[in-house]
Amino acid sequence: MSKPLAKRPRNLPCGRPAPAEHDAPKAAKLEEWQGRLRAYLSGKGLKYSEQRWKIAELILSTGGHLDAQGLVERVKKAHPGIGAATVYRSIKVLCDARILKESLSDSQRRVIYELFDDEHHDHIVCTDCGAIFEFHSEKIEAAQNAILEEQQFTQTKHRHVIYAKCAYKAEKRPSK
Amino acid sequence: MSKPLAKRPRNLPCGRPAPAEHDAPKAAKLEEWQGRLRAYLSGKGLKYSEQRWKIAELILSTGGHLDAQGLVERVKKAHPGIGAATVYRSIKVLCDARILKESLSDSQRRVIYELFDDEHHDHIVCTDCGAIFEFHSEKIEAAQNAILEEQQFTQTKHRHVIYAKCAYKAEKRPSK
DNA sequence: ATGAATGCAAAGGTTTTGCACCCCC
DNA sequence: GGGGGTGCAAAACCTTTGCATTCAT
Repeated sequence: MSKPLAKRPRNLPCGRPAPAEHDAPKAAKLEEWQGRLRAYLSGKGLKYSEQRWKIAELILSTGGHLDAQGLVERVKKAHPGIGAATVYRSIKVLCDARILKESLSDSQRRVIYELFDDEHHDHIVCTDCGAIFEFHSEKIEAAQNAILEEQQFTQTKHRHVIYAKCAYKAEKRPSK
Repeated sequence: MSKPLAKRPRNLPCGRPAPAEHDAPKAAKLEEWQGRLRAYLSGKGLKYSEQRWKIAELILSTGGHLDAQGLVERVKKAHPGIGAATVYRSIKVLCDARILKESLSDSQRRVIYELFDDEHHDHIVCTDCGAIFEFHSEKIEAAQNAILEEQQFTQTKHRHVIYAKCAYKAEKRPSK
């Protein structure tokens, strides 16, 4: 019915604000992504740059699920030379290059970006710890399509986010 | 399967940025809402004010589906004396009073508010004209719940937005 | 009267933009 | 060499906050 959720972050005391690291970055995959970036850029008459790749690499290494601001901070930490403006500009390029994609709005009302992958999935966000899980349901997709067809809409995309509490109960939220 | 969509805005040349007016404000209903507001306020030891009601009235008259900024602008136009801060503060009060509710993030990444109603529904946003339609599908709700149960999540709420083009084809988008 | 609400303006936070300089193709 | 890219700082935006004043109860 639904494909298994992404692995839950282990050892995550429910209460941490920004978990949801995916699998480790496969070194092999990295070249593939870099190739994709280079191809996109040259195809568009744009230029490859160290910065763009470093930013992409950082995103890839976290597995996605970052907001722009979070990315700016990580970049600043890892590569102090790179400015915030470049990060914002790169996000757009990486989205166009289909390396990143806009994903969901978190409860803090920010857009979250994640790795582009061709498989579609939706999200469950834990309202206790902020962890982001993925789900996919053919049943839901089918029902959606039926509605759209019935109403003569042409779907372009959708965003389906469920806010829920995960079973591993929050012991206590950090007082803030 | 799905309840009929809200009526489509009539005479809407697909291409206008901010349509989605609901049904006309029923004069009768207005009093009911005002009553609800007064009840909520006095119940909380808060005070009724002209401004709060004027803002609520404006929202009611549009049928919802407004973002904060849009509301500020409308208020400024209709009641130049009311400041933006008051609008923002009122939005919170009106949400607490269950007159308004936070609804969906539009493509411009802002939170949209709509009238509070007890029936749950989700949204279809036309990517051509920006019109917002509503839908509800028991099938989807059921599938959602099944997934959550299977994965031991406790749902709190969800946000399901489909971006699509409505059948009434855009003749032409305003050039910018 | 008295605590709450308002308006204004200032502060905050995030994202975009202008511009001089730099670098990839 | 040239057009795109980058960094920095300023500008834009949206939202929140502080404070003196006004208002509802």
